[in-house]
Amino acid sequence: MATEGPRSSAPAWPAGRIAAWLAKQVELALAVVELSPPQYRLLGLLGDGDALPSALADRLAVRPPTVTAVVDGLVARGMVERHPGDGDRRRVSHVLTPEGRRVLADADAAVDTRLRDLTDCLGDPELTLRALDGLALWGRAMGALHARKAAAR
Amino acid sequence: MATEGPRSSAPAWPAGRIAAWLAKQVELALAVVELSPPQYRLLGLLGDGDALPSALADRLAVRPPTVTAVVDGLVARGMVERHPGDGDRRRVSHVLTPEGRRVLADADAAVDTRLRDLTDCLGDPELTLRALDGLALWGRAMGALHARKAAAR
DNA sequence: TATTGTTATACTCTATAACTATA
DNA sequence: TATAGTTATAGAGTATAACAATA
Repeated sequence: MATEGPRSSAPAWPAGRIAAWLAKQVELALAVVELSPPQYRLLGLLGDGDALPSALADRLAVRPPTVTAVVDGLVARGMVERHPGDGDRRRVSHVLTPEGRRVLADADAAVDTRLRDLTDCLGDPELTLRALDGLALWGRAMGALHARKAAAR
Repeated sequence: MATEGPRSSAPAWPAGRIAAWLAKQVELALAVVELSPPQYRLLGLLGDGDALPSALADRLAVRPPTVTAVVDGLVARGMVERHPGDGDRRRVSHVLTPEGRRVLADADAAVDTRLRDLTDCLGDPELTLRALDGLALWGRAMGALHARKAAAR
């Protein structure tokens, strides 16, 4: 790899358009496992342990009623269960069912596969690695942003 | 840059979850200019010259009625105009108005700004460059995929 | 008869506003 | 009175099926 060379060819499109297009690719991959992006994001958070609607709304960057609506759909499909909170009885806890965990894993695999197929279009394993490395860095940025917001609280 | 070093730290999340989260960030940035991701994708294609609904549906990976619905909204807001096709009178041509071109530019800027803010969370210009380089590569993959599909036709 | 695009209809995600239950 | 979550309602994006107009 030429460390001093240009990072990549001229950016034919603004970063936003690329990200918006990538979002559609994810959506198409999720359709294969019959999951919408909001459902996938919610299952992912539950898989990581979050549970309270207010926390979910904050992490998902949506309003509380939206959490209710998305959870309704997942409950109806047996992927999530609502449980009454222990202490404060206004609160509701959400848990992933085994079915929900299975679908989440299927979704991860489906999207990963599609993204691999896309990087294969680059026709160069070196470029594939750089694309995946870049995506992982966006994940790190996500983690850093979350940590920063948690600290500000 | 250490060319032999690990590409990045351990991928805490599957690639799909990162991409899905990134999609939400784009959505939030677009909300500032009161545009939805589908509207942004459509404006972007029109800015690049596409015009026929059938071609738009193909490029956007949606069904024809969806194109009609999204264009309806953009026409109502004065960003796009429909014109009768020249030869085949079943066809309809779409053009970006000056207002549409302005909003598209605003959207590009808004998303770019937000993405920059995110990479700044990485706290290292080197990592920021690698993240943006990676995103540009996904754009190249998009171009390669499109070219492949066009060739298969 | 085949094709292009739209209309009709339904479902999900999203929001704001109003409501219920609890604290 | 304040807070957690849901219900009510509305608008956008999406799909399938049916339709109109044109070829």
